[in-house]
Order: sequence, then structure tokens, then C-alpha cells
Amino acid sequence: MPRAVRERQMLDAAVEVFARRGYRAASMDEIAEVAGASKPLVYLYLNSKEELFSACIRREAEALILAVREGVDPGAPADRRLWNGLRGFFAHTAAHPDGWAVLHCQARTHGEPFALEVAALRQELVDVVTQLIVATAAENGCDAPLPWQEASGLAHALVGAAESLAGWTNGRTDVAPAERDTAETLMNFAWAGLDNLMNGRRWAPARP
Amino acid sequence: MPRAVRERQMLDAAVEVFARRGYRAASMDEIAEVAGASKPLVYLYLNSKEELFSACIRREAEALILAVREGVDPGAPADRRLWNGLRGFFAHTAAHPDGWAVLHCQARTHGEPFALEVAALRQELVDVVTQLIVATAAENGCDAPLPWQEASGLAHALVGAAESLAGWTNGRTDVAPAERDTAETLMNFAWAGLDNLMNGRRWAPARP
Amino acid sequence: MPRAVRERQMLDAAVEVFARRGYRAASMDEIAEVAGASKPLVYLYLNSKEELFSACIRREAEALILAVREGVDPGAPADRRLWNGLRGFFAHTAAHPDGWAVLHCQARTHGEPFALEVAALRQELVDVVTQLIVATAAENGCDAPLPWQEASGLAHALVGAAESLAGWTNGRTDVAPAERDTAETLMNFAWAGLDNLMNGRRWAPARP
Amino acid sequence: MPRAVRERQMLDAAVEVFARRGYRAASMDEIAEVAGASKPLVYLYLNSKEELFSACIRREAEALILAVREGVDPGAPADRRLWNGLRGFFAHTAAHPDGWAVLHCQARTHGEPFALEVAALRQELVDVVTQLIVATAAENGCDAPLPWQEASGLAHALVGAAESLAGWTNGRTDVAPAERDTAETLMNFAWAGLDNLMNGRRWAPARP
DNA sequence: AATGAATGAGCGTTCATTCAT
DNA sequence: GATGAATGAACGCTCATTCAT
Repeated sequence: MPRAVRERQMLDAAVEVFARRGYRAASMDEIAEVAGASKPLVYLYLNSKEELFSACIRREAEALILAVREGVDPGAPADRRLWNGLRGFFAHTAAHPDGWAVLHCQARTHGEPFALEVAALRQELVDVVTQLIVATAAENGCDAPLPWQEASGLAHALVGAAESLAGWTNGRTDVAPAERDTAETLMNFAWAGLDNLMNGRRWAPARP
Repeated sequence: MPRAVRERQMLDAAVEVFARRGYRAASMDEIAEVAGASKPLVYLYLNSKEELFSACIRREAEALILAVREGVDPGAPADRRLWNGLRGFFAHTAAHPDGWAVLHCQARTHGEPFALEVAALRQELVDVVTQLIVATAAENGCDAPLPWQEASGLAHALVGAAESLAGWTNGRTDVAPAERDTAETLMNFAWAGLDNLMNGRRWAPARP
Repeated sequence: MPRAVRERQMLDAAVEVFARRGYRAASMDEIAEVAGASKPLVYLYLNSKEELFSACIRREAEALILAVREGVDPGAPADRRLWNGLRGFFAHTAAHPDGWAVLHCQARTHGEPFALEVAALRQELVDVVTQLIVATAAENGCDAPLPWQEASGLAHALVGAAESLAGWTNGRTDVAPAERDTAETLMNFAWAGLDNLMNGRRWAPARP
Repeated sequence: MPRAVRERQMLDAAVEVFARRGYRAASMDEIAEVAGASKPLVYLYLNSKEELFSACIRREAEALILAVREGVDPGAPADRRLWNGLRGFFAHTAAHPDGWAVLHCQARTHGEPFALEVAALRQELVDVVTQLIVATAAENGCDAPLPWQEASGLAHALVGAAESLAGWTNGRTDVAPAERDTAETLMNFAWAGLDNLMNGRRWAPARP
């Protein structure tokens, strides 16, 4: 069996096992068994548990980023761009729950090397959104440009909300809402707030 | 040294170590050392690694819930109530980053017994928010009551956004924004959207 | 509570726990708990697990020896003396199964210090029987005195048979035979053989 | 080194160590060291301390049963059959003192799983002897058939006597008697008693 | 390309034992 | 006379990793 195929099987197996057990509790024995290969072969191709986990993270992160970017049609207006990006996100996480679990649940909790890699992914998502927000603000010809830090905070909030909804949707045992509905909920939640903000209308606590 | 004091030291140490390493990678040796006690004493008081982790989760979850509930002033209008709850949340997570890490990052990824406990905590937060949303809708005399499932989805989004922002704030190495500012960002992000929704004004994709 | 009483309670507890768990698996914690005393007190009175076990062995061994010796009426004829000794043995082991278990099952299997003590007990039993056999041979005016080594071997066989029957009787869950019947079985089994031997009639394989 | 060979070495080592120390006091470290292998290899092949002990018991029990059965020549008359069985028994226990110690001293005192296995072995021995006794009674055309329970009691006594003599012989540090002599002692001890019993001549205490 | 055989290091847990009071 | 508090040492077991083939 050619190396490329074997390697893909191994990554598939690893993602499945890491998602089920977590990084530490996953054993190379189980991964090798699920992959249908012997343990030394796994080491020959992927060198170590750390590198294997890294490879999983990279593969899944790239796939997710790609899914989001593909959703965004650069020519569309701002709200459509956001809407499409969200649909890409929810569709991909629903279709690859193990990969999403590895990225969202496992990788962030296991020390420097992995947390950094997954933080980079998340930053990329956040950047996509931040640019979207800033660009839209400009596009709308709003009075004052949003400061970058505020846009970044908003983007974090949006990504967090999206992550949370992804978990909520995947965890449902009753009829899971379609990806379309999840995205709509989030747009409903976020859009008006963003729209107001981008046009300088803010909520503020009554200062005493 | 009296037992009660020692037990608290142990829980403190455990929260710190679990936050730093994760459940599996944390060793009872390190926890005992950080607690300044011997390993058998930890076992005498807390029985097992599982029970110790459980005790951490329970303690931190109760403290967080309390902080949120204490922030909410039942007499205030809806937006103030949400605002105050968020401030309680961000203030507490910023003051107890290890506890928050255990709850948010570690406990959810380690099998039934813990995931259930932390899921209960999260549900309690979500419920608080859901009730706030539903109550506000009524209070505002909005046209049609929000369906419970939609309110729940919105609450999940809001809680997720809050969690995400908590992580963002805690992770900053440059000047971390004050808790007040983080809360304001989220209110800005969320309030207008909620307000619109509660009054029947929704965003919808232009159907092709 | 006076020391003598406490000490007896501790030995009772220890015999019970050692019988149930074996020497190694018995924990000083459980013994102290069954004895209704705190662990340091057990150490104050009995110094160590080894000494405690030793004390159990000594107490139970002495009680058993006494029970056997008391059964034997020095004035009676040979078969009555053996008969009464056996009845004493079976009656005592049936009445004190834990003590018997400690002596027969546990003490012999745990290294030099204890094995020696219990070997001494067993030797004492064997000696009683050996003397009985030799004396009887003389008493019967049999032709040639039994060589001591042969008498000793016979005594070992008889004691082993008795031990085996004690275990058999105690282990029965159906109607356990009365001590009297067990003793009679053994006498039936042994007497004729001994009688013949003591009178010079032997079984021998047909030499080819 | 091929697995089968290693496995045998491990069992040999385990029998030796279990015989010397007892089940609880034996450490897997010592067993591995005596076997000349590393501890993980022992676990890889034999799974756990319990299973290892079980495997020892089974192997030694089968070997002992085989030795006894091989001694018995089905065509011979009753006393020869018993005589040969005893010789097989004594020869085997003398040649494999560790195995015998594990079966006789250690396995019986360590909780359900092992006690049952060794009880099964002992019952098999007792059954062989019981059948021998009953068969002989018939063969001798004795007046009334021995009740099975009585025969079983006698068999227990005989097996106990044999076990006791095996221990006696093995424990000797002076010139150990040949297996032949030990067997002869026991035959001398037992045969006349059995012979009488089987022909209805019993010993009975003079009822007062 | 692929694997059976093998291990050093570490972890969760237990226990006999001792002080300070 | 009696105990709550505390620990050093060891044990059963697992796992990532490497050779020799």
C-alpha cells in the first residue's frame, strides 16, 4: 500500500481516537490498531505522538479555514459575506465532528506546542472576521472607522458565539437544527449589533 | 495543621495544576508538592484523582455561578441586569483564571463524569440568560413572545461569546482591557441584535 | 478501659481479619477498626504488624495444644487416649475456625518468622501423637519397638489427615457432621493400620 | 526469543517467587527479574498478576494430576493402584516442590478465584481416591457397599495424610526419605484401616 | 514496506509506621 | 490512656518508543 494512502488512514484514525479520548488518554496502540497498521509503521511515517497530533491539528485546521474561505464570495455585500462564511463554518464542523473536537476541545488544552498551533488557526478565523467587519464599516461609509482593537474584540465575540453554537448543535440529541438555521440564529443575534456599532450607534451604561 | 485548611490548599493546588497541565497530564505528585503536602495525605482527604477533579469543578462552578448571580440586581431593567451579570462573569473569570481554565478548557474534555458536571454549570448560566431574554421580551411588551428554543439558541451564542471574550482578555499579554470594557464590547455586540429580535425585527438572507 | 481487655480485643480482631484476608492483605487500619481502637493504640500495645501476627499465632497455638492435651486422659488405654485427643482437636478447630485458619492456612505461608512458630506448634502436636504411638506399642508388648522415625512419619500422616478432615468438616455447607463423627471417621481410618503396624504386621508391595 | 519460550520462563519464575513469598508478597518486579525479562513484557504476555497466578495454578495442577493418573495402572488390583498413585504423587511433589507449595500453601488462601481453581484440583484427587476405595470395596466382594459420604471422608483423610507427608518429606534437611519409603509409610498407615472398613470391621469407642 | 519483541520511565494508589498533643 | 495528622517506600500497571529482522 502506497505511503500517501497509509498516512491518510493514520491521520484519520488519529483524529478519531484523539477526539474520543483526548491527547493524553489516546494511546498509540489504539491509533495504530484503528489505522490497521503496526505501531512501528506509524512511528516510521509520523515520528512521534506529538508530531502526529500536530499533523492532525494542521490538517483539520486547514480544512476548516478552507471551508470558511470558500463560503465567502468576495464580490457580495458585507452581510452576505458574513452569512456565507458562517454557513461554511457550521457546515464543516457538522460534517467533521471529530476534527472539530480535536481543534476546539483537545488541542487548546495541551500545552504550548499545540495550543500555539490552534491559536494560530483561531487567529486566522478572527482575522477573516475582523477584516470583514472593518471592510464593511468602510464600505458602508460610516462616520468614523472602527478602531482595530474593538473590531478584533467583536470578532472574538462572534467566533466564540459560533463555536458555542456549533457545540450546541452537534450535542443535540433531539432534531438537530439544520446548519442553515444555526447560521441564521447567529446572524440574527449579531447583525443588528454590528450594524449599529459600525454606524457609531453604541449601547452604553447610564453613567452614574 | 487543621484538616479544613489543608483541604483548601489542596484544592487550590489542584486547580492550578489541572489548569496548567490538563486532567490526564496532571500528576498527583505535582499537586501534592504544590499543595505542600505529601501524596498519601491528598489521598486521605480527597480519595482519588477523579474525586479531586470533581471537587475542583464543583468549587469553581459554584463560585462562578455565585459571582454572576450576585451581579444581577433583580430590580433593575433588562439591559442593566444583563450588563451586571456580564460584569460579574468577566470580573470573576479574570480574577480566577485557573478556575476558569479548569471549567472551560479541561473539564469538558474528560469523559462522562466531569463533562456532565460542567455541562450542568453551563446549562445554569444559559438558563439565567435565557430567562433574562424571555423576561425582557415580555417586559418590553414585544409583539410575539420569543419561542423558547430560539431564546435558548441566542443564550448559547451569548454565553459562547462571553466565554470567548474571557479567554481573549485573559490571554492578552499587552495591556489587558478592564473587565468593564470587555463587558461593554459584548453588550455593544449583543444588545442591538437582541433588542431587534425581541421586537420582531429579524435579519434574513435575501432568498434567491 | 484496662489494657488487658483492650489487648484481648485487638488480638480477637486481628485473628478475625488475618483469617479473612491473609497476612499481607490484612491492613492495620481494618484491624484497628474491628478492634474499636485507634491505630496508634494498636502500635502502642503490640508494636508492629509482625509482632501482632506472632501474638495471634502464639495465642491460638497454645489454645489448640491445650484443647488437645486436655482431651487426653493419661490413665486410659491407648485407643481411648488417641480418640479423646482427636475429639479435642476437632472440637476446638470447629469452635474457633478463625484461629484455625490463621494457624493452618495463613501462618505457614508467610516466611521464616511465622512459619517457624507454627512449625513448632505442629511439631508439638506430632510429638504428642508420636509418643502416644510409641507408648502404645510398648504397652501392647509388641514384638519390636517401632523405630522413632517411622512413628514420626505415621504421626505426621495422622495429623495431616486430621487437618484435612477439619478443613473438610468446616467447609461443608450441607449438614456438617458432628465433631464426634469426624473423629470416628479418622479413628476408623487410622486405627487398624496403626494396630497392625504396632504389632509388626505390615503392608508391603509385592517385590518383583 | 520466541514468545512461547519466554512465556514458560515467566511461569517458571512466577511459580518460584509465589512459592517463596506468597501471592501478595510476591512482586511483579521480582518475578520479571527472575524470569530475566522486563516487567512490561510480563504484562504483555500474561496480562495481570491475577492471571499470572491463575496460569501457574493451572499448569502445576495439571502436571500433578497427570503424574498421579499416570502412576495408576487400571489393570492392577486395588492396593497396587493406590500404591502406584501415591508413588506418583510423592515423586511429583518431591520433584516440583515450588509447584506443590503454590498449590498446597499459597493458592488455597487467596480469595475466591484461586481457591476455587485449586479446590477443583483437590476434588479431582479426592475423587480418584474415593473411586478407588469404592471400587475396591466392590472388588473385594465386601458385605455392604460403603456409603459414598463415608468413602469421601476417608479419601479426604488419605489425601490430607499424603499432603502432610509430602510437606514432611520436602521439609527434611537431614537425609530425605526416598519417595518409595514415604509411600510405603502411608500405605502401612492406611491400608489395614481401609481394608477393615471395607469389610465391615469398624473401630468404635466403648459406649459408656 | 512492514513487524514481533522488548523496555525505561512514570503514574495512581496503598500501607505500615510515627509524632505532637 | 488515646488520637488526628502526616509520610517514605513500594506495588500493580501502562505507554511512548526502539531494535533486529
